[in-house]
Amino acid sequence: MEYNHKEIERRWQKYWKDNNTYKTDINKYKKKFYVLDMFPYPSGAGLHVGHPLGYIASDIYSRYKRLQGFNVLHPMGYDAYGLPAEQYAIQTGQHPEITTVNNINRYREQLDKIGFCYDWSREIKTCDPEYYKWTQWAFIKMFKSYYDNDCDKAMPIDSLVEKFSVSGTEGVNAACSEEMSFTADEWNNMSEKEKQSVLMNYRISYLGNTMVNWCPKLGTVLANDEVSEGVSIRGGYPVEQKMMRQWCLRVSAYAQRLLDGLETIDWTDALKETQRNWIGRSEGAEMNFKVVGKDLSIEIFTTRADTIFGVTFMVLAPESEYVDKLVTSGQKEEVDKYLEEIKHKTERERLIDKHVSGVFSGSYAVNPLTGKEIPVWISDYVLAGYGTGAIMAVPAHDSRDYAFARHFNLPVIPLIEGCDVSEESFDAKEGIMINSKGAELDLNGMEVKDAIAATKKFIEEKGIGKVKVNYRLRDAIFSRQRYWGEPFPVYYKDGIPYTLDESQLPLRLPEVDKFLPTETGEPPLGRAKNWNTKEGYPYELCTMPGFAGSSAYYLRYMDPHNNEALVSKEADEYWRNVDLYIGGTEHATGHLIYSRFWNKFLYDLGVVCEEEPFKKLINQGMIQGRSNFVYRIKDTNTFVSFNLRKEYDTTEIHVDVNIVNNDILDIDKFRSWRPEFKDAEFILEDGKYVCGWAVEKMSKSMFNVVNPDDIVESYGADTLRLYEMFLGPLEQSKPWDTNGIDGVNRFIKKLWNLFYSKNSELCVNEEKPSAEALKSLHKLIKKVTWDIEHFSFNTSVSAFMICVNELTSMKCCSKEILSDLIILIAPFAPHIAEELWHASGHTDTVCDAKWPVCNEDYLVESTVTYAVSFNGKTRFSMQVANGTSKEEVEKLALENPNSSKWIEGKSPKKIIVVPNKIVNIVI
RNA sequence: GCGCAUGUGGCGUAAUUGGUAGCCGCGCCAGACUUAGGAUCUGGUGGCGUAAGCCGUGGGGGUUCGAGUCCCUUCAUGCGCACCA
Repeated sequence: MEYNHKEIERRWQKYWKDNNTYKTDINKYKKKFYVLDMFPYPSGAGLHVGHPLGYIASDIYSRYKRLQGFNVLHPMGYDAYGLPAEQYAIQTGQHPEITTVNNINRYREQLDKIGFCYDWSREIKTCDPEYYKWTQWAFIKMFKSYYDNDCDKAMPIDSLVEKFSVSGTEGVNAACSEEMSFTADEWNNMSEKEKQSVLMNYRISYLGNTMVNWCPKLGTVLANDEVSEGVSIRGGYPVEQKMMRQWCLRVSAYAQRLLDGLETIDWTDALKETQRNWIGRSEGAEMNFKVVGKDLSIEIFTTRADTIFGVTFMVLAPESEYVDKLVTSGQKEEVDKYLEEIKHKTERERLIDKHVSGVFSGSYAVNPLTGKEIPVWISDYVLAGYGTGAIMAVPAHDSRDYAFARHFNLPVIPLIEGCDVSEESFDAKEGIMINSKGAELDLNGMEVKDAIAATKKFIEEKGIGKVKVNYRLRDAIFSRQRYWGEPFPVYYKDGIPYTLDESQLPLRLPEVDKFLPTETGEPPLGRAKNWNTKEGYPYELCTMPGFAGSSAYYLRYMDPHNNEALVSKEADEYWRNVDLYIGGTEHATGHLIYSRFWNKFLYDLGVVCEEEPFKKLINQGMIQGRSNFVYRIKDTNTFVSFNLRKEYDTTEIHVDVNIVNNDILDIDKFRSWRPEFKDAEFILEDGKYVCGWAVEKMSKSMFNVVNPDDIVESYGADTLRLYEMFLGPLEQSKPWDTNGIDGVNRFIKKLWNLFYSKNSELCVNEEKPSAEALKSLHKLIKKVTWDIEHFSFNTSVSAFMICVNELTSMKCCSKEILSDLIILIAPFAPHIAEELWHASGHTDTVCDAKWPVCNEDYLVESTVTYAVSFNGKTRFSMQVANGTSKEEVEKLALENPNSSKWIEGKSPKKIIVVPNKIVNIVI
């Protein structure tokens, strides 16, 4: 029998489907293992060869765990809401649902060809009302909760209302947008509207006025992780800052828990570090500076409390609420001019424009330690969104303050012994303090870190300020002025937002005539007819952002058809959380933060039993494209081969990699590729046209997209799977290069030929395996088991090749050996494994086999290496039979021809046995 | 600027973690077979040298009997954060 990948793969894919081989159910007698891929956004371009990399890895791991007897949950679904489908809808008028369904079908077709062991009965789509019902449900739960800092968890908002009505804000320690203070009487006398507005300050999902990233081109608001360097990640359009009333999630309340949780999970240090940076914890102090002549003080945040004696001025962010209160009539005109200037700059322009700008407010504040009066300035180098939006400036020890002070000629007081601040500031947090003696506090002679502690202690005691931890992490902005997303389960009554009752979910996305904003500038849902409650109250017009649907999808897979709950107690307590999560690193500060937040919230509610959703996370590398080029001689239709191109004046042109093989151009295919090349002429080298190449992003415009379907068609899914793993370490980014695939394909054929002799007869027999064959097999068992546990799949493929070569050359046909070999290969190449498993007489499927265990006895080496050293220097190494006695080794060492060179008649004193291989003989 | 990775043949990589550097594959060279094919099989392939041998894991230094692996330093590349007080 010849190896026919098409027939084999078709047969087994059908078998698995017909027999529900990969359907998973709760089985209390088996240990669970949950393997998850980051579900894809089904784009119109379909899958390219880079997408399945992580899926193949997770598939191998799932199959391996299953063979080890675990009950493996391995589901797949689609992150179906998103901008591209909507943009396409705007351009073509086609409903995004149609586009999405088409794309999903295409993805499914492509995925099926690769032979994954997904339990498709658990498939979910985020745009499915039965799914987004639970996204809306979680939103309502957040609306009805507040974060209690004392219990350090989310609590029902009703219990906060209770506290307010009994004792006002007294004793309340809750996460909020702004600190509030009122008595029980004041609360009880508030109108419904006032009460609601107070509660909004505490809700975990809340409507708030925030500075948002507004993208005029996309007509929507974007989250911080959707913006990079002042432009939108999707589309690259400019983004500006705008004050808007938006739905937000109080992620910041969870900052410390999100940080602490990182210690308990098995992620890479790089990824944890990225999240730590994003959360951006900094310990410092808040301090109050009294304003001269006003009953007002400015609150600032600093991590350098020790530098208080060097404060020579203060700076407010232009958006700071202190600005209005502090600008004097004499300075008003100038300040307004400056604020106007700033307003017209986008964040991007602010970033690019590094030159120092600012304006004096006219007011002065008092340094609480020195009693000196210092001017208060306004400048855009201070950010409104961080800390309190106001700073104390210490030009001697902060480079930004320094630049500002030099520009406006403000004084600079050095505070650290021996530092030179004539040219630049001294920012390092080290050295001995000077110039830091006040009436009540003397820091002189202290180390910086002691001075920080001393100052903090002092200001707390004196009531000047308090120790405070600040986070960079901001609340997530949750509204999008878009059509293709989850509708908010919210309606407005007298302008106050209320959530729907849980029994009214899902609130379905309504139909609209166009997917554009309304003429009055409202979001597309403003076009929906009768978009209001039965009582006639209007619904919220914004929809939820992309990360809403992906924040708890891993929970839904546990119990995807449950109408009563997001996930049942039983399913949650069995599957608990994801044991292995594989996906790209691009979600580090988006999805992976939001999911952890969402999960912690549900944990606080008692809905889920694990605080962290993803125990272990592997980031697979990106597969880049490998582009090919041809070189056209300028103003001609003649193309010159790569190595001769320097002799001519040429233009480099991308050529479709699918008509190039091993960098050799298929000239006929090239001529028929595009009409303008029909009559192309070629200058060849050695009768071939050699193309140039480069590593670039895989994209249509570079003509370097390789479709997995084509690889499956010509080599088979098993070869594709093995080759993707063989390409290099999973975590590393690497270019796709189809050139090497023949080697892997040859291996598959060699494996086949181990079972079928040249005359196509099955040659598996019941003979007892030789010691040699057993050694080869058990070496492989040990290696592959170790490799899979360590996600080193590329080296496993090499190990398979070695073993198959060894077994081939010893003409091993023992069923005992070959059966174990198939089980080992099955996770990597499931189709051929299944085929050979059956061909060699097994009646069950290879998926239900048992992973073999290595017997170390077969691996004992016949020889051992000894290193012989003398006076601490290694002189030579030698090999002796395993089990040779110490005395024998000494004798052999002395008899070794090399020994005469250095021994000089001395005899060995002792032998040092080092673990593993090496024995040192000290003479 | 701060932080995190990574540097090994012509190329992708390996070295079970401090023990013979370059496994496996691509490519290349030679040979076999052949109804000449982009098929299959066998052997070779780090560099220099006729050879014995010498040199080799970005560079420099160190620890060690022994370093690709550990430490210091420096360079290069990639990624993340970035006027965060």
